[in-house]
Amino acid sequence: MMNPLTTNATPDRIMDAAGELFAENGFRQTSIRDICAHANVNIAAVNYHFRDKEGLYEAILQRSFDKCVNCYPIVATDGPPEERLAIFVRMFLLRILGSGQPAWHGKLMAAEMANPTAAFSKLVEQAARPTHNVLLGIVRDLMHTTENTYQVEAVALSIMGQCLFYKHSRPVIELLGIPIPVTQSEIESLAEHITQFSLDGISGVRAVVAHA
Amino acid sequence: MMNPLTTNATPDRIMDAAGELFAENGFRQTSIRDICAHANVNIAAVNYHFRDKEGLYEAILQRSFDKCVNCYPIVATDGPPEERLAIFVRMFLLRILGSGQPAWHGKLMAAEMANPTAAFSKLVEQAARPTHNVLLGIVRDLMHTTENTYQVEAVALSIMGQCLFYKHSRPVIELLGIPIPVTQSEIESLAEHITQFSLDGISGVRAVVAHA
Amino acid sequence: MMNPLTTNATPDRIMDAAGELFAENGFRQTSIRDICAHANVNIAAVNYHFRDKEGLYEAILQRSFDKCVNCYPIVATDGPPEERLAIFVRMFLLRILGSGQPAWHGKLMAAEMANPTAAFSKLVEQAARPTHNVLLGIVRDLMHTTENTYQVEAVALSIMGQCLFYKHSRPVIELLGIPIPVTQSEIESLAEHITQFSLDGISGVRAVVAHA
Amino acid sequence: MMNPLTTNATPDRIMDAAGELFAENGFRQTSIRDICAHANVNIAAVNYHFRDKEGLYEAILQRSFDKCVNCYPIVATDGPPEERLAIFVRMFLLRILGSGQPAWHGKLMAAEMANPTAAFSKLVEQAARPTHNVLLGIVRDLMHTTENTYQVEAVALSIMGQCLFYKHSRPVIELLGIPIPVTQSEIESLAEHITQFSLDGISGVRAVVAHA
DNA sequence: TATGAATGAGCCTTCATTCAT
DNA sequence: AATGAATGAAGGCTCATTCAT
Repeated sequence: MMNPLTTNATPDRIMDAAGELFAENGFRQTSIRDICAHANVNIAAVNYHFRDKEGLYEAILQRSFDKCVNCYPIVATDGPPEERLAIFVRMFLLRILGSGQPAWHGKLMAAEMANPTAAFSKLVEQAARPTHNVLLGIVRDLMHTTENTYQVEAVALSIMGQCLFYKHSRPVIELLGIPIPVTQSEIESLAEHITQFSLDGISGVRAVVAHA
Repeated sequence: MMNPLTTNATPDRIMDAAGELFAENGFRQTSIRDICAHANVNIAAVNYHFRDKEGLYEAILQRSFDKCVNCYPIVATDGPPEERLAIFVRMFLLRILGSGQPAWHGKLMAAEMANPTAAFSKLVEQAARPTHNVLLGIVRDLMHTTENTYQVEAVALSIMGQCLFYKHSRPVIELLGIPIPVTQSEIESLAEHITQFSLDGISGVRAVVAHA
Repeated sequence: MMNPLTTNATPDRIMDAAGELFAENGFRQTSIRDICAHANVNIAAVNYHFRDKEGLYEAILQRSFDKCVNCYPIVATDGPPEERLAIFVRMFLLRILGSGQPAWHGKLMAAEMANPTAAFSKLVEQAARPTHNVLLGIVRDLMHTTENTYQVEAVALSIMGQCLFYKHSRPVIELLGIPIPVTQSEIESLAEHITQFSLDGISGVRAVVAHA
Repeated sequence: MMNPLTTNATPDRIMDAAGELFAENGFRQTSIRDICAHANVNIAAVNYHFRDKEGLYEAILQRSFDKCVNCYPIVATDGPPEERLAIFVRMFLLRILGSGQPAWHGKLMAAEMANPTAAFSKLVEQAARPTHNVLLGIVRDLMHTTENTYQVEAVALSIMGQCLFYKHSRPVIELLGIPIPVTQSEIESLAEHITQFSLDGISGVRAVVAHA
């Protein structure tokens, strides 16, 4: 668990241990004592390096976000919107389901989405809004409009919902006996499904709009 | 001190107060003292009536589920699958977004989905699986198949994902400035969108399947 | 130390133990653990009965004051001012040096006078100001004036200073090898000295004032 | 980082900051972290330069005493005792109320007098006893005796009490709305009052003694 | 000489829970 | 059936101090 080549500085060891425990048991359930025991550091180290239990949480959240944003950038690109949607969905799924980040990241995010802390609101602005805006641009192009109409937003949420469902409701999905995609190819299969499903869904909505 | 004619019995008062507080602050964050203070009962009442803080939680979860299941029943029906899907989506959205249940139910469920307790697993079997099976049946009919293929399940999850997104990610959606449907008509508008989007999505997927 | 006839309720046992420890070691130096160990009660009892460590402190201060005020009332009386001063000094010394209250009361008050807490300010209004006003009245009569002139106030403080010195500077006085009055008769001897010294001091000041 | 020409050396900066904080918040209340932050030095500097938090406290106490003793020397002098008393009172008040030393010195001393530390006992021998002996000599001469009788000691304490009251009970005096002398002339006015009051007080006591 | 990361003891407080009434 | 005083474990946090650098 610890890379023998690099000494893994104390703050990093704390963040690694804490992230896992926070995700497993929740913020309150997890005690600083536990974290320090797992990280093999003194109990005062958290307060020294992060000032607070909450400070530690914020640091973990931020680092987690930074990693995933850097790893799977989602930016506005050129090209036909159908292709851009495919890329978007693929990147987004890799970002939230891929192995590029610790396994506990998902649970942490799901918990935050359901019950966001102050620390999270900042991250929404940093990451969620830009991502959402990129998606809105793609959907607008697909629907041949330049405005964020109710339809555009509803479609964007439909797409996001399909993706995030696997992350937020993972425990329930597993309880229902459905396997969660984890490997690169499984995730890409899912991306293809959601892309296709959504492109067709949009074509129907567009038709309705055209009628109206 | 307690008027037996007009006020709820002690256990009900406790459950009402606790449900709200659990949803607002989380299970751990909420103390028995707080609950009893809000319910205007003795501090020992929770342990007396529910054996445990956890026992109280289970009771609340169960009661909440019972209410919503009775209020918006989701059962297999006859008729063309397109129509059955429309009914399903409408009922499901009303169930999770409607005002028929305390406002805090959603947060509670979202938290449970992200991090299920033992109490929740039972409820999944009781409620989530039957609901999922009804949806699978509709999707199978829409896709002209009798088996729960990968496609069928993926489509079902795409539909569920669209619906539950509004519940699970409500705080983030609101942070993005998008209004959450709350009135009956708003919810029905959303149901129409999701139904239409999904029906068109399915038609595309079906076409692809037919090709393969 | 504990009256075997009365069971000494928990809060009283805590206050007795805490008063002693606070006076001995100071507020901060004294830990709730110590207090509870000495009082033979659970560590949570302080928070249960007094909400706070500070709440306990306030309660002790208040009770201590109440006791001494009731025991040695200082009120405006009739009679020749010389006699009234004698009574005042005697009562005041008995109040602060007498055995009517726990031995630690003095240290507590001395510490408060040098570094008053918020709780103390209230007590000053409750007890110190009335006492001071009674003394001012006596001094005014002795000096044949009806106003609180600078001289009147200076004389009043001279009298108070002589009395309180034995309380505030007790440790230093003892370090100098001078015995502190403790018995009733010792205290009354001191009261006679201070009364006589002050009456003569006043006569001189009055003479000066008359000249001016 | 540190200009050796204009700024105090590290130990001095620490003592200055610590003295103020100790007086303001008390010894325990003040943390080494706070002191070092105010003194702009490393957190380990206190332990490095003074071995201990307590070592720092002793150093501050000693330095403070040295300064005040050098500034307002109190030594046995020649001349009529009435005049010597006037000088004594004036010097003593300037010593404890004057601006020749940091404002926090008074609080520190008052706290020590109420609850002396080991460090303080030494200072009593160094400073308090000589001062007291000088005063005893003056009072003996005023009372025409060569022995430290009970009366002599009582009178000496009466004089000291009047002076120290302004220092020890300063917060209470201020709470009562009475201004504390601070300027040179205010202090000298007070000195005149105490001197006059005490001289007249002594004359009465002497008369009583002569009678007995 | 001086630093600052790291330590571990101890602080006050809150918690769910129990038990005599 | 219901109370509330009392319990003891555990919580987050701050502290003075040390030690490798």
